[in-house]
Amino acid sequence: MAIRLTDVADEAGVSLATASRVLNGSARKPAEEISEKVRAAAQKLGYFPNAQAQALARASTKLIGLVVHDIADPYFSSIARGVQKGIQANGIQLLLTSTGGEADREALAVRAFMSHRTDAIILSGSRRFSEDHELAELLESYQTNGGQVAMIGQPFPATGGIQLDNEGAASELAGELLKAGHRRFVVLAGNPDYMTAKHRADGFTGKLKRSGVPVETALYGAFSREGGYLAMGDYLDQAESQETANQICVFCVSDVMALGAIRAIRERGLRIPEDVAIAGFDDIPTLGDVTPSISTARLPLEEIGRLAGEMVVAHSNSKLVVMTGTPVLRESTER
Amino acid sequence: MAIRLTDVADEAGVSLATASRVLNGSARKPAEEISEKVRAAAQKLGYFPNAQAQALARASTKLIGLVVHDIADPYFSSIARGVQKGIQANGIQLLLTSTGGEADREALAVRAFMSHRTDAIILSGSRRFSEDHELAELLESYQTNGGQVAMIGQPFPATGGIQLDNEGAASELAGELLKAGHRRFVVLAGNPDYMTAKHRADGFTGKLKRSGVPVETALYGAFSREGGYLAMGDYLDQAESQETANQICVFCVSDVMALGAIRAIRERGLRIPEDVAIAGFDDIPTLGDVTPSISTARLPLEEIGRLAGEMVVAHSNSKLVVMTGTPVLRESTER
DNA sequence: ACTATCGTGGAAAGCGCATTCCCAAGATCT
DNA sequence: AGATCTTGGGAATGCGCTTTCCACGATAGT
Repeated sequence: MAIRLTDVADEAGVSLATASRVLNGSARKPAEEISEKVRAAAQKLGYFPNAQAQALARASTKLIGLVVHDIADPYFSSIARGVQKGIQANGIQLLLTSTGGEADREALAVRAFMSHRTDAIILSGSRRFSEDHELAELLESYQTNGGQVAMIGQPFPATGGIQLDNEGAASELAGELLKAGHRRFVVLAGNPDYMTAKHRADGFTGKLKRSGVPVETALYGAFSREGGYLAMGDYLDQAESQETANQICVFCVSDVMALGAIRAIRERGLRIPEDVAIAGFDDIPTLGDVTPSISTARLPLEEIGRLAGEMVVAHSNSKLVVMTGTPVLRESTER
Repeated sequence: MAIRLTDVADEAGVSLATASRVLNGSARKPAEEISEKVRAAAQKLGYFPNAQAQALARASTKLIGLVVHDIADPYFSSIARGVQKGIQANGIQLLLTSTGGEADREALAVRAFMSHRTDAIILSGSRRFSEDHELAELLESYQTNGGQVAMIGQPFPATGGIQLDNEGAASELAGELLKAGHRRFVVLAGNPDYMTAKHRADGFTGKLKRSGVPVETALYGAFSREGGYLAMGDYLDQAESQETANQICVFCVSDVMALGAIRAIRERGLRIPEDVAIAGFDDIPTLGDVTPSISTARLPLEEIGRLAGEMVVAHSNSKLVVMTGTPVLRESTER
């Protein structure tokens, strides 16, 4: 069906070896005259190297795998964009899988990437406290076989990647909120089985406790927009009956949760920030489009993705970069 | 380095052929006793099939390529998510490339996919009126070689895919806006070299013209958030001096442009919809988080992606599905 | 009882390419 | 002028797997 290198060689009247040497950067450069003939033949025939065959003959596939929870989530799509930027230009292609955050699908994705012999795997999305054992094992065997691994969030000790200082950033954010005069805090803590969610909630509540202004309520739920919406709604409905939901400041462990929470708040006719103040975490691009502007702990998501991409192409495997977030207060927490 | 099928065969004391037959769905099923031995060996050794080698030996790579303009744009990430859903379960992997909307990078991406012998290519992102010739040629040769192609938006005559009735939906939206009582219209038409932008603008202005309420101003610019922001800003600055920007209804040819425009409007202290009404196109998920809610022409983006994914796995190549948008009026155009 | 048929496992031929040898011819040196 | 390098193209091997094609024993058919 497709044109093979053999066809090009025949057309040019040279051997397969020569054709290979001129068309794909080899150490040995055939004579210019011959090279030209080969290039002409390739051009004429519309030759495309078969990446599979090349991968088989060479060691590398020029493929890297990226696994995220949900590509439609701005958090992950920002990272994905960064990764693309980090690896592009090297002629590397990106294999993408969304797992929905399920541990078994994550392992499945890694397995698939291993099958495809991707040169590297970048894992985004939070680790869980429970049963990541299989994943760790897979990645370890992947690494011993020469694969590059970078995790974004809480890298395994053995893998390296980009560690996000969730706890620190959340703590700083709490400090800023205190300075701004807030005294009554509620935390939408998401799913505490996710390390990301837990660290952020802990960082926030820890700082407050140390400051003598403990969090009044911590609410758990899904680590998603829907989760934020439901948790916030439940709280408000219950608080309303007790007339307690006034002048509170709600910290959501992610911006998407905050977005959901905002919806719940608005549906109940409450104003932001007059009635309830709210802050998120991540600073996803979407925030630029909502009013009032939302306070958050800023993570340079695209930059993080780019860095991860660059790390794996540079083969700096077990390197660990710590990325810290910076609190940014905006209208949603003004008082 | 990695475990090969040969190793498994040796371990199990059978031939390579037999091992292959039991581990990878072959028509011929070896005896249960033997199969069990092979599976045990594979399990023990931690065998992973080499997808490259399989691809070379079989015809198919179980890879499909998706090209979008920008994966961080909610429009495209919604589609990407749909595509994933459409192809998952078949053990198919997604190769993703963002092109930034540049024609040459688009062709480059397709070329790369062809090199990787993806079983199918899905093109999202708008076609241009100028020079898509190279792309068309590439895709044609890809198809004659048995590749599946689905384009989302305005499929080439030869490729099939999902055609979006941009013109019709824009026209309907105009109708609804008229019914709602709007009489002064401005169109942020984006970049008219993009077919999508032009069709939407044309559909909108055409309907208005036929109704005897012609558009007052059409503004051009980048087909992006930034473009919407700048175009809207320029218009308002100029209109302000002429005291004409009152009670107008702005139609943006995409939601992201509308988001940009809204920012420009707000920065000038104008209210939506009291001072200026605004409508977009697409109904990206982000809209669920902005206030006031934004009127738009709804396109079922995820569904569209899913459909495209299913089309290519079903090998229904040159099939053409027309997808129509439905206008939905919300707070941003109330009067 | 003897041949025709079937079921099963193994040997071997590719799939398309990179690369290591190998060898011929020209360049360089003494 | 003869010996030693150097240069550059070609034949052949292997990457890991699928898939004919064969051989062989078991079963069935008359």
